[in-house]
Amino acid sequence: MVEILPKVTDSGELSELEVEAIEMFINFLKLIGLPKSVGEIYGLLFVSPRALPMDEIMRRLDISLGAASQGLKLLRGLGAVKAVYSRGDRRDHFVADLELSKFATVFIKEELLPRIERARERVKRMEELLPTLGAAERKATEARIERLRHWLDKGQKMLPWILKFLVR
Amino acid sequence: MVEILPKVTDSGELSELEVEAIEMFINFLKLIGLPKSVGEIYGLLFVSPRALPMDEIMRRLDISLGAASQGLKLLRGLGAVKAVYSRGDRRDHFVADLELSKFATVFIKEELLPRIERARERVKRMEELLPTLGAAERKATEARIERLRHWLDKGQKMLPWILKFLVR
DNA sequence: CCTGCGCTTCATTTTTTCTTGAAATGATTG
DNA sequence: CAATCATTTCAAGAAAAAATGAAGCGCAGG
Repeated sequence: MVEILPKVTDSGELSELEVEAIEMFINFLKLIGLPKSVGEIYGLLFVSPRALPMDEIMRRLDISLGAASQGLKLLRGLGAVKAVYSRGDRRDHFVADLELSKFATVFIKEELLPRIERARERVKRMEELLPTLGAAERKATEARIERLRHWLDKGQKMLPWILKFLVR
Repeated sequence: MVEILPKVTDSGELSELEVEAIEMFINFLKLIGLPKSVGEIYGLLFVSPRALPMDEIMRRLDISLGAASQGLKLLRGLGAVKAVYSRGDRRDHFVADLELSKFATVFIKEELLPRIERARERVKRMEELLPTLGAAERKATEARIERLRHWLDKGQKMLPWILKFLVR
């Protein structure tokens, strides 16, 4: 069993092209609250023409075992990365799902919508509390709460439309 | 030596209504990368029927001088808060601008659009680098970069529309 | 002018978030 | 099944972000 495994194009360095992709995804994913290591992993996989095993990801990006494992787990959870079978290799190999809309979609569904829902409850509670205010204060505050509700409505109307646009 | 803990000088309680508003804004503003103290300040001002001076904001929220000053500065910068003159009082007084769309607008204009612009440059650079790849790799990578560009286009087309919707 | 107030700034501390690496788990294979 | 390899998990450490509070600036009012 002395079969030499296909020597992978230098398993240490990153090409300039890869660096561009990685930095780009670090920036975008940071925007939706994902740590740098996750952006790195996705960026590398995005430009990689072949599936990469975790240990190669670690080596190329110079990140720890834990970061690689957790990052891949998270990305799999988002549906942004999937594991593919690699015949004759015990290791999982990972490929990026190229459907970038997933990030936006997940963000909207898991971050934005729940917050809007929670905010609605708060607005309701605030309205219940209005009678505890003096008459003058009440009037002013009532108007503000009304505006808040109006805004939540607007947001909630808008989001399904955005989702549709994204997926299309 | 058992010592009585310093009695917290609750020199300004928050009403339940205020707490609801504050927590709500902490949550939303965190989403666009603003620190907790900024959410607190805006939340308090949003439900306050009168303009508040900085020292009162500090006391009510129990935050430091620095946090209050910096938070107000930031919010003023976003156009989410403005200082109003208060006759016979040396202190500035602050009111919330109720136009909530400002947060989304600023976020899109100052975070999203610049990143998209920067990403375009990277895509361009990546295309310049394509010839450094072997033929097989090049073909696969080319397709991915194309998809990236397609996505940036989609995003950039969508955002002005969202802005219009928000402002309306 | 001087004084004291309101505010800003920023070095330091605190808190939060991310990363690391070693130990535990699971899974394949000889 | 033993042995090894791949992966997950998690406690501890490192890094990043936010909050603190004291120093200092500018200015209104005496």
